[in-house]
Amino acid sequence: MLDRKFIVDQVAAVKKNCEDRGMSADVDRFVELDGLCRDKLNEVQELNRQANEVSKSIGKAKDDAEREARKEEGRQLREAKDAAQNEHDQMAAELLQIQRQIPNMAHPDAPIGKDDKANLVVAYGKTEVPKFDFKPLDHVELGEKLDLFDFPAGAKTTGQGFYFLRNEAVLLELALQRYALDILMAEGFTPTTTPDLARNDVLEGIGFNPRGNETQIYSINNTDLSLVATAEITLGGSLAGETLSDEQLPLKLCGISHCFRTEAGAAGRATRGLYRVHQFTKVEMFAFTLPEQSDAMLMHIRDLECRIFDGLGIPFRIVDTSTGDLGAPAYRKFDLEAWMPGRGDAGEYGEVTSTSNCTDYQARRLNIRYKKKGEKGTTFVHTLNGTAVALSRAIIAVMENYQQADGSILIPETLQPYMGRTKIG
RNA sequence: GGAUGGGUGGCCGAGUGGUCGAAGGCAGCGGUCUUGAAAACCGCCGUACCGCAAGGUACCGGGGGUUCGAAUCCCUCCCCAUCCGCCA
Repeated sequence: MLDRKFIVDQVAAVKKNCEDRGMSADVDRFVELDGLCRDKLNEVQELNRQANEVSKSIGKAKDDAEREARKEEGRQLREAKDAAQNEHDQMAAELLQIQRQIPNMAHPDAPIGKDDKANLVVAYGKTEVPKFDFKPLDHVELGEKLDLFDFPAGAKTTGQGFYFLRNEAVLLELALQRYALDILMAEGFTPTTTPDLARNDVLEGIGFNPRGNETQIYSINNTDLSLVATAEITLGGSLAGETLSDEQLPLKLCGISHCFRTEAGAAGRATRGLYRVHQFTKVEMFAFTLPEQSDAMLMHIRDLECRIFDGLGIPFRIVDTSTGDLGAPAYRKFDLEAWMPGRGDAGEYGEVTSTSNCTDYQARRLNIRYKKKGEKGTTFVHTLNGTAVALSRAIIAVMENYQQADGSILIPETLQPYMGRTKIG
């Protein structure tokens, strides 16, 4: 969420930003209530001060009569304070509710537009889109021929949108993970495996909403836990409530987790095969930085995503996400879209990674701060996240781009050492 | 699941009704000394909020209660650790 003072000081900018992002929040009400709430806080504090004074004077009372009189005075002051406090708390709760609905400010260079049609292609990867002298298959058909997936079994045991990987698809998934991990470790990311469940308040701190009809989140009955939609949730939450030293930053982590998404409302939208599934595995990057480091860190993470896909020899483009398509916590977001020859009539780009600079939006909700050596006070850190490899979609990209006329699939050179073979089929 | 022990400032750790925002230590900052550094010694040193400031208010896991007054007493919830049982 945004800083209270910032909202009040920059009402016009905050409202414009809500509009650009197609989100609604009652900013005017927030500003009005903020003033009232502050006045009430002052009243509470004044009553408290008086009550404290009375309390202190009781020990010094010269006789019982005066002591009793002072006690009574104290009682009344506390009562008045409690009443004022209640009013204040009510206003504060409403304020927080509005404050949480206000999205992060967007980067001034982020394209303005109401949905993904306004996204801007800003660059392409090193690999050319492949030209086939045969009709390329999609990953579902390839997988069927090579016995790499079992969708019916996934549907039977669990439901539509679940799947089994089989044979070389398993090796490919593991190889991709290890390939990405090696690149990230060399760049100073601490490799971690993370819980696949997280507390709901952590989900909310990161910006997910675990409840409601529209939720993308599976929750565990009779607990306050949900299945994570990404390791971003647990990696970001891992430092909730902590105050770091500025010397620790930037802090770079990568985490491997399963990701669970209900995909509510997404039925029928490009759902074939592995593209949109309810469970997949992902290697995620996460960084905690000083405010002045986050712009550069976003580019660093973006570069790593490019390196990973360039290294795989997969064609892709980079998209600068428009304001209307940014999630509430994101200040700026870049997606990598890989070329998928089997998609659509003659191939299409499909999103494979996404990296966001969330500035201090998540940190403020999760209360993650840093302290500068020798300086007074604390400041919220900036948080960033980015996909290293979403395995389900990376598998699609590898299979479809590396398919051969005979239906076999070559393994990208960089993966061969991890895979222990050069082709499938 | 059972049994115990715990949750206090950046960290460790005292503190069982007022004079406690909290001893002591570590870390940090400033200084003395030193050619410089280390050591030693002296001083400063929690966070958030309100306020131009002076200053004030709150915070000792969360919530509630007792009291004029709670880190301290009571209730309740949460979390953590260790051991036992079960188990990959």
